[in-house]
Amino acid sequence: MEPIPIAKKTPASSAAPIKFIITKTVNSKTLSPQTSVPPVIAGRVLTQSSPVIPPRTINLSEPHNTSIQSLPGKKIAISPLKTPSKNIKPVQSVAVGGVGGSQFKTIIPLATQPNVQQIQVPGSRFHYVRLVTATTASSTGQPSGPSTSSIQTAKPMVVSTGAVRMSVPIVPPQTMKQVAPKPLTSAAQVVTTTQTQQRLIMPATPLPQIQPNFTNLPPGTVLAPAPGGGNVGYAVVPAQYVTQLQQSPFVTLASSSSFPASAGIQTQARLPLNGLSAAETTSRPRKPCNCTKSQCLKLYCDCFANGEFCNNCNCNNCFNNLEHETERLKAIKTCLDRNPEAFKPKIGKGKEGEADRRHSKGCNCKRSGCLKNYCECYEAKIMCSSICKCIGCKNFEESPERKTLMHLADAAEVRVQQQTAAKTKLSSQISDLLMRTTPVVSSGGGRLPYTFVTKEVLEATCECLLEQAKKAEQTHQPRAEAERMILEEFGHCLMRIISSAGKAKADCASINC
DNA sequence: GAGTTTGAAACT
DNA sequence: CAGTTTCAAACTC
Repeated sequence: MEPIPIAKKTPASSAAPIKFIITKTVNSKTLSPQTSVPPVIAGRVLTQSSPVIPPRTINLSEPHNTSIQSLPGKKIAISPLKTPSKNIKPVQSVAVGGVGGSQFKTIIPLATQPNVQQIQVPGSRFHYVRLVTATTASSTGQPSGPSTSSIQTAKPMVVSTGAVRMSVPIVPPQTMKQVAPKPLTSAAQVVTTTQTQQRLIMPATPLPQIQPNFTNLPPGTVLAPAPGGGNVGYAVVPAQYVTQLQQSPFVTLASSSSFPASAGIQTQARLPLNGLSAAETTSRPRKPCNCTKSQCLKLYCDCFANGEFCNNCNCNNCFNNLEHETERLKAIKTCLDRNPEAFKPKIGKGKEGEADRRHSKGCNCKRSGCLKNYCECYEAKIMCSSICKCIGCKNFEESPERKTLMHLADAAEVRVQQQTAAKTKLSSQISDLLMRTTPVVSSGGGRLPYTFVTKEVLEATCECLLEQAKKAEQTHQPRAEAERMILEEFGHCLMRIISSAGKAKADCASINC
């Protein structure tokens, strides 16, 4: 189709260039393509950090800079990427956006049912969506499909996080509330017109794939279906919402059998987050907060600032959870009123070098020399830049203090690696020893009886090791030397055990026991 | 673990 | 916008 300019184009936000698409087809039979559902996308755009932009609905029948593609199957994955075709997958998963400097938006197809509610699963850093069957899908006066009423009962979805599968309840529509697992802009509240429920809905029919110029649409934009063009709309979602899905290992949101036609929602992206590689983010789960006075509803709280619910935190009087949704939304709005970019990653790319990362606002350190984790630049392992207003900054490339710190850090890292390797080796040797001492006496083999590693032997060994530690301490040996002494003693102990076992075996053989 | 320091966020 | 206060994390002892 010939590209058509979008009439209501607004400048794109500076959202992070991390995008991917989650799509899910649910109950595609419930609506016929001819059903003329009003272009009301009664869902809430999942957004975390988009600037305050008035919510808008764009009718796809309007002139657009769009290209329509047809894809087989019922799944939709639209990714406004540099190479979109490579990321459109007619499978039930995810289209992973590329990483680059351009502004990408994540498009989540919207239809009229079922409802989707954001949820956060305890123990997970993911934000999931909860599919809610809509018994009021025809509240706009449109005839409901024959199967609309057939899905009356809320059914759980199975959430799989790696090897663990959790059941996520799907609440009945009457209990459905808006949930904001990610901070929302005011623009994120998609305007509902005639429908009472706000719903973010997955495509319900095998529809033409629409590939508008999403990159230029502001977060919060809702693309409503054109009349006769099917019952699907699209919501533009800032990348930050999606990035949270990437912070944990591979996860599958698989629907239960109650949604036979539905697809799983999967995240399998490994994309940078906040300047860190995905590997870094996945390997370092967020630290629990310890907020006491902010109710975790201010940016002091890292969880809140990251757009996450508190989970396994040590906070007191926490309101950053589903139970305090209203307060949380209000707090989000307050933060965004104060700073529309409050929830955007602070570490972005610098203007000059593509590889350069820098703090979006710069730090204001006065006493730390920007060489302690008080400094947000240093904490993010980046140099201070010209936009920093720090005093006495030592966090620059040529800084000798910084180099010294880096060397120390490197040395410490090497040390840790060495210790880890030593432990691994020791563990391997112990395993090997135990393997060799498995009870095979009766078979006449050469192995030693493991019964020689008795509790008493273990205790004696520990005493020897402790004694060695004391000795090292008394002689003020450096830690490395102390460790060496202890390990050496451990080796001696092992040798004695082996030797004793060997003798015992020989004795045993001599008396035919 | 308690107390101190620090700088971002919030407030005035 | 600048100065001050609040807050929670980082750090020190």
